[in-house]
Amino acid sequence: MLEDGAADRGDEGAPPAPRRKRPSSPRQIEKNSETRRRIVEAAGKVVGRHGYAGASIARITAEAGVAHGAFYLHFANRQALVDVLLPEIGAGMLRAISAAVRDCPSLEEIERRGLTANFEYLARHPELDRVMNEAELYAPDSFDRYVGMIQERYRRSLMRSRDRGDLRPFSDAEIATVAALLTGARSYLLRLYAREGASGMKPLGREQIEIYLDVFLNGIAARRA
Amino acid sequence: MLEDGAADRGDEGAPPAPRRKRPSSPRQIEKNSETRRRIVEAAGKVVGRHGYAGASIARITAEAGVAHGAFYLHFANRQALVDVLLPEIGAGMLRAISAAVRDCPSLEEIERRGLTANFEYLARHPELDRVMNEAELYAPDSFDRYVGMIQERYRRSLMRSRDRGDLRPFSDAEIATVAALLTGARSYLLRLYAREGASGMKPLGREQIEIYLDVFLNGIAARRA
Amino acid sequence: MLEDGAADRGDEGAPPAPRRKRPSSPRQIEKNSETRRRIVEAAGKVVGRHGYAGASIARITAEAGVAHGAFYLHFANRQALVDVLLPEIGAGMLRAISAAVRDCPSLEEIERRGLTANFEYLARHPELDRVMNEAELYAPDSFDRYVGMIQERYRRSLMRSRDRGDLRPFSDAEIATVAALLTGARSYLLRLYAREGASGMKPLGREQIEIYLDVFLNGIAARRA
Amino acid sequence: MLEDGAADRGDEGAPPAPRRKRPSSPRQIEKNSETRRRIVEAAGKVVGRHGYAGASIARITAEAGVAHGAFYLHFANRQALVDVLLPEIGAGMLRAISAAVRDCPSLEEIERRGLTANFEYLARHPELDRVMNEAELYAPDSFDRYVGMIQERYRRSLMRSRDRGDLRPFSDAEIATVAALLTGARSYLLRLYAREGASGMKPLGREQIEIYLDVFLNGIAARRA
DNA sequence: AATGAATGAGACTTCATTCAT
DNA sequence: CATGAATGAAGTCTCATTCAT
Repeated sequence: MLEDGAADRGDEGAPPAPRRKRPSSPRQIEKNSETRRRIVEAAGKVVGRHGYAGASIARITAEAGVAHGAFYLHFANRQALVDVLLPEIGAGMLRAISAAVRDCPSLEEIERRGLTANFEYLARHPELDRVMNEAELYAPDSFDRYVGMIQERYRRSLMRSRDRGDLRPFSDAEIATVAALLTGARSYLLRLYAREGASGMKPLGREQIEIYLDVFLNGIAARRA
Repeated sequence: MLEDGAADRGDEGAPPAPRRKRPSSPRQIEKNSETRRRIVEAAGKVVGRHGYAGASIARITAEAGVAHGAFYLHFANRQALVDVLLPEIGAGMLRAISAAVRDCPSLEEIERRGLTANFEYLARHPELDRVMNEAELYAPDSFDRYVGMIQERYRRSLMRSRDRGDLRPFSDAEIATVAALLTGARSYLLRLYAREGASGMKPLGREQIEIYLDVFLNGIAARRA
Repeated sequence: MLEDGAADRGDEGAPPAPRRKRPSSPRQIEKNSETRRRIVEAAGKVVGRHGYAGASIARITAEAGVAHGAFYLHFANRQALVDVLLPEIGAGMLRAISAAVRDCPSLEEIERRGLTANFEYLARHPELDRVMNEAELYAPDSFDRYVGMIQERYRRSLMRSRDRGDLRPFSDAEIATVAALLTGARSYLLRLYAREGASGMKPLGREQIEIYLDVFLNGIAARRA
Repeated sequence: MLEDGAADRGDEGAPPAPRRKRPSSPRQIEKNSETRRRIVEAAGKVVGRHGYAGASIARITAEAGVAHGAFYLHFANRQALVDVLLPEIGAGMLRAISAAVRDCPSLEEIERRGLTANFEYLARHPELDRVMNEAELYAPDSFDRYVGMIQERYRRSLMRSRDRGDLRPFSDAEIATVAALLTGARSYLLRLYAREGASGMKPLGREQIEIYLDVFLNGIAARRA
């Protein structure tokens, strides 16, 4: 299969299949059925195991324990599921990180706890690494939105830190770039450690976290008198 | 041949074609013919346009202007080409960066020139971004080797800077992690630059480079008295 | 789909799906639908016309009047059909011969009626000759099983004849070899019959059957004095 | 590969390629060059190892140590080689058997020595079994001619035996059928034993030879009273 | 809503044959 | 005569999607 749609970025993009249904009612695809939930969950597992490329409708529906055809009662096509996978599967991680850093007093503590929470969530949901990572390729829009959200939260957190006096007095525009740098370095670190063990992720080394903090904090932290 | 201007961007000096005469093995192909070169080049373009997933043999050979079957005269199978794509397409970039930072006096200047050369090379070879990025998925071994090389060069460069006194006195082990952080942040920046508008960020400009330098230098540079 | 190994990262360890079991496994197909029957029947005809080598999936499904892809709903791959062809197509002939020789009083009559029934069945199902003959090459296991069955039936029949006093008092072991000799000579005769004019022999007639019986029953050596 | 041509017996038989060449001289394909000999010999080995279906021109020429294209200087096409393989490779066996039975005094001795010589030749030329066996499928004309020759020699030998008084007084027509029966039973026996060991053919059991002789010379019917 | 057989486009790969050198 | 790169038709198999039940 040529894996068009999402995979073809700068392409002529032949529209693959015309959508047409009775406009009356039953095409407003049920958003909350139990079956739909099972399909999404199964898709997460299958992508974790075989990647998006190996996540055929057949495999997903088999994993979900529903009929092959049932898929199309809940998603317009394969890409529709792919587009929804990262947001729905990844939402929990965002919540976990938010919870971990809530009411954190200092920038340093925010970074330390956030990174740790991030890593622990990935260790408990091994499929998420692959779902996130390959999403950049197979669901670029969702990926951008997801990463954008992470960066935006970061940005706001950094602004609060700045206003609290924990951060050097960057301008608002500069803070956006700083957030991007932090996000990049962090995702790189996470990727490094997520890959190592393949199955049983080994906990991110404490040393690496400290170096990360040291490098960034001593770079961006305000020098108190 | 379907070469469309973009191909002849006076880059690789195209040595005519060394005829290899040795009794070539029937399966483990390693030839160096002009046709092979055209296939690799075409594959780069096709991956740039359609991604690895959309880079079918048919598309690649059509782009290269050779018969479908000719492909298998030069590569044992599709994966063999995929494995070779990043090293062969990406070699030029490494050379360009090396050349740019050679004989650079200071850490700051190394970073600035290296990053700039990196940008400029990507701008001149737009397909490389996608070739590199998706290689992580489609040719993980090649990707690891390639990224490993980059990181290693980085590491050695940082050690020289340290010995020169430009860098804080990190231990050797710490420097490896610092190199990883820098590589991650940098590749993230580059990615943002290559994909216009992703995450709502403007294309990378001078400001972002300066912030990158500022953040890292003030974090890792030695504080001279 | 491209799905080429590289995309499956941490897989083979985890049990991906229910191992091949009875209950409607997704891959080990054993269905009994009307379509499956049509495919097998069509395959018989196509092999009769073009041989196994010329029996492409395309030809078979066209002959069966189903879509190309439908084939793989009923057989895991081409060889799975090939393996099943002789047993399924040839079962009828075995039944016909068995019926013909049932309750036959004498060895001579068994041989005569069995051979005749054999001929007649082949004449009514012209494709079977080729299906059987080429099976030795394209489905050796099925062929061995099929021929083994024939020989075994033969052996048992000969033993009954011996016990009845119609046969010379061969040992059990000798009877196995005798069964092989008879099977060989017989299949050779049939082959000659099925292929008009091969080796310049006329189609098998009553005379040849009688000579076959005569030679085997009485031997060829002259009885001296 | 669909391997049509020879494999399609009762088919529409599209003539695959018109032969036309400068009628002057150089198309009278050289029949005696050293290269040609090497190709035929290599083809025998390759067929022995991989069967006709696996005997690609590439493999054959590689085994022969000549260029791929050289093949077509000696054979009009693949089928032309296939057609020539059995006669050229199998000629030696016919000679060996003839020599073994020459000047044999009795029918019994002829059969015994012939069968033994036959078997021994096959044991020394392991590829011949497959070349002969698959020839029925891939070069039916050559196969018929070859088997016809064997049968014809047999027929003449049997007639001499008859005239010598060793054989029952069959008519000439009957003797042809007897020759066919003997050939069939014999080839079946040989096949049985050629297959068993795969590599190191175990010598045809003396017992089997004796039973073969006994059955044919004396028949299988009990002699009443 | 659910089922699962059917469809058919499209992917990879092989190989007999040709042809410029 | 020899060489071996190039050609392109044909084959097997996969899978997103549809549809009758």
